Amino acid sequence: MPELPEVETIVRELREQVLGETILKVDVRLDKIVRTGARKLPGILEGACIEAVERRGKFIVFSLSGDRYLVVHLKMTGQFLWSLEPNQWPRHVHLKIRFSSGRILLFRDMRQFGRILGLTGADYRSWLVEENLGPDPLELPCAEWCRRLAARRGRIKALLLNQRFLSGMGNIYTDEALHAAGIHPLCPADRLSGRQARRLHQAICSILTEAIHLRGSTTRDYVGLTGVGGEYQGSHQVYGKTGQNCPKCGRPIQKIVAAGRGTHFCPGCQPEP
DNA sequence: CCGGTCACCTGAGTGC
DNA sequence: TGCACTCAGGTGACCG
Repeated sequence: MPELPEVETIVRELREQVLGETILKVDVRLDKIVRTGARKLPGILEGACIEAVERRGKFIVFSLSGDRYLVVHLKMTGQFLWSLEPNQWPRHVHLKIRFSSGRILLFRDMRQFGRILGLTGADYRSWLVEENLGPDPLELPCAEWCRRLAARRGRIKALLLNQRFLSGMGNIYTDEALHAAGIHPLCPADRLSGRQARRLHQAICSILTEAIHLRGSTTRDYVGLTGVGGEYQGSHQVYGKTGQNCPKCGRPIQKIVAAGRGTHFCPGCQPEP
């Protein structure tokens, strides 16, 4: 479910609540979600103190004392929540972490696509190298963005979704950014003019910033740590608006498949490449 | 390097 | 009501 703004929101909420907590007990209820081995996870995490929580693209990274790391990818439907009353848990809770304060953090994931890794320092650093994540869009200077873009021949939508090119963008914000910049999703990256490339950079940054401000988009099941959804869906111009009139030019929003994903765009504002 | 398809899962919505 | 079918915020493997 979550893209950069939703993951950023969750990370900020986690940071407020779990920094300084010591992990006492880890209980894995669905082994396959732990990519580094469900059996080994408690040994890596238990006894460690949470020193930092950060976002790397769409990954959540908990840095723990003793050079240990808990890495989580929420994929489509992963979420964190605080334990409710005992025996009142929702369905699909796959991991339970009990802290020294007595609170219990749950990881829940209806579709079971989410992934969890427990790593010691050397393994964490080699994992980072393997992932080879592209730059975070909010930390990428426009000039470097333009250089990276001009070196690619793929279609712009696929490129924006490629986490090794740029980390954090997903289907919603890609469609919104391309619409704001007036660029067709199938346009080859190296055919964008300098002006288009700069407009796209600006659109991505402003849309992501505003979406973070509104705690992300809730269209189905996304909720933050407190169970509250985001508000940015009210600002969507094209995503999920098939057939509705474009707010900019009035023509009906079209939906096609690009990069294997449902793709929304305005044929008036985003002309064929 | 690039694009397309499928696989991984559960559940909501739609249409008959 | 029920059933079949499509689609969903992500990504990785595999193939041409």
